[in-house]
Amino acid sequence: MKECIRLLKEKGVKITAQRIAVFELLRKNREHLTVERIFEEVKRKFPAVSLGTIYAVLFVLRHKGLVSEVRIVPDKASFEARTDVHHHFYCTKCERVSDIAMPFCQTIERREIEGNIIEECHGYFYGVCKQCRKKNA
Amino acid sequence: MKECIRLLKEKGVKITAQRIAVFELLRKNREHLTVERIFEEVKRKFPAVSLGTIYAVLFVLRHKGLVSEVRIVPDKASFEARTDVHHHFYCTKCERVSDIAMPFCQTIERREIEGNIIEECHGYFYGVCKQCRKKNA
DNA sequence: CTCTGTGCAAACTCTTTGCACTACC
DNA sequence: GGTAGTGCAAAGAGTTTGCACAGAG
Repeated sequence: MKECIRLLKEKGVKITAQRIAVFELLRKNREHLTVERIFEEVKRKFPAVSLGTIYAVLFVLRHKGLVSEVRIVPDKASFEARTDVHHHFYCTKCERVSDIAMPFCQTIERREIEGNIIEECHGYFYGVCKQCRKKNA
Repeated sequence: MKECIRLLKEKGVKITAQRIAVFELLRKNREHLTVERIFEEVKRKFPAVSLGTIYAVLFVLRHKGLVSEVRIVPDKASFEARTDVHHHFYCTKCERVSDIAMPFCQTIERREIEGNIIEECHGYFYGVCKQCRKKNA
């Protein structure tokens, strides 16, 4: 909580209860939370919060580099507090998203490919996860 | 045209004028075409075609492995006839999408990461392209 | 006190769905 | 001729927008 506020202030984000709630939720949860889920969780603490506010807060946090968006399911945004470069795996059986530790090759680490500057990159992998493989075997 | 029909038949896709039109368009164009753009182009030949049909045709072609979907712009699907593994770069200045030849590292090529089977993977890179860098310099 | 953030509801965009008609095979 | 594809229109989901009120600095 204190840490959250400190980080927000550091980035020049005006402090509000809703912003703290969203940011803290993402920092405490290791998972990737959908907007819907964030909305539900925050509502438990602030029943009057609106979905529009959740989107607004996420927009600010994202643009300040405090959270990042994961769109492995194309039309359903998720967010997470991790901002280091890493990638995602989506299991088409159990529909769970997991992190992939593996980095892209070195070219990417240099933040430049074929003369283009890379500011952001996402690796999305789709398939069947370890657990689901075992079940079917 | 002949080639398109042959490929469609090979995959057991029922031949219709609309399907040929969409598939041929994607095969002739090297670019990634948005659904909207595909709709407009096909309409030039078949003014009565409906957007719903475009989506239906793309669904079939995609599931038969004849075209692939690119969702580098989250809420706007594009399609292309290439089906080999490659990745995409989106320039935030000129909003153009280009192909990235670079493969992921070998782990990916093996089609398996951390015990998970990979059936599909997309690398999406965002930044400023070569051309736009030159302009601003 | 001022200005930005919030809550609410309506609007918007992309995509999917249902149904009657059409046309491949 | 039978079954699957098409056209049309309406519905649906996720997200954005506009405005009046509330609260942070």
